[in-house]
Amino acid sequence: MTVLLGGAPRVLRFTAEGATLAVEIPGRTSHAERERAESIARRIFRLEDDLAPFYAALEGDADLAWARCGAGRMLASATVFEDVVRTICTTNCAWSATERMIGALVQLGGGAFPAPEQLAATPERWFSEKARMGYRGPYVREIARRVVHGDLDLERLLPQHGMHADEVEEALLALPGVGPYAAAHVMQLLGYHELLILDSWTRPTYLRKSKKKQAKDSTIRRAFAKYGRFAGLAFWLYLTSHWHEEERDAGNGFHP
DNA sequence: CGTCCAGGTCTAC
DNA sequence: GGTAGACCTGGACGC
Repeated sequence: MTVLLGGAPRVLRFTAEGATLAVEIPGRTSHAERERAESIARRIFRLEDDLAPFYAALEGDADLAWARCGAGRMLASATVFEDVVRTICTTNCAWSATERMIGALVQLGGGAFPAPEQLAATPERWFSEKARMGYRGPYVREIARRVVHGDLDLERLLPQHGMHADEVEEALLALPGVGPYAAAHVMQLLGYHELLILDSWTRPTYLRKSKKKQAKDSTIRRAFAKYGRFAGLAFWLYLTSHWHEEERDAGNGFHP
């Protein structure tokens, strides 16, 4: 994948050998850039996220015991800013529109997702006319401007900074264009796994999987409350279990 | 052609 | 605190 390293788009190649993840960067790199690349890899693959307590709780779980092989490490972006903007681009539109908007953003960034500085400096016209982001454009641009201006530090929301989940949620909900769905989605990527991602895809998928005719959000939440601070992740794995069927059949999971 | 709505959010009651 | 309408866009659908 391509990310910004020292302000320039650089290709990172990831390869896994057993339990080791290697990062390859074609071309010359400085020590600082290699450090940053490792930091990005840790963030993307969410290596700091300790799922052991979650897996322990899944022992004997009829629906989710399969996930103990190492499932649930959702792929994140290089920065929280990128996760927030991408998530806003999933709201109230078809998936094809999301791909188009993010494709335009990445093109603007020269192959990498653009930094807040670049988005803040890009005229509103570009968001509406080129990226076709509609009313989302001003939201994204405003968030970028706040980051650049210094009164918004999204990277501070990473779990390593020790903020309480409630504070993180409050900070996300305060962003223009971020509501309950987007906040829950970004929090999953950050490693706060309690909130359920409830939207027009997860709701019907839950009904189909659980063979229910209907279920209010509060009912769904109650059904997953037993997973405690991992309720949201349990919900997500329940909905996506069929994505993992090949790995399960192959039985090639590992136990971290 | 018009209407609806898709991996929602905001504002105004 | 809960709900109605508006909101960009574009693909799917009915007429």
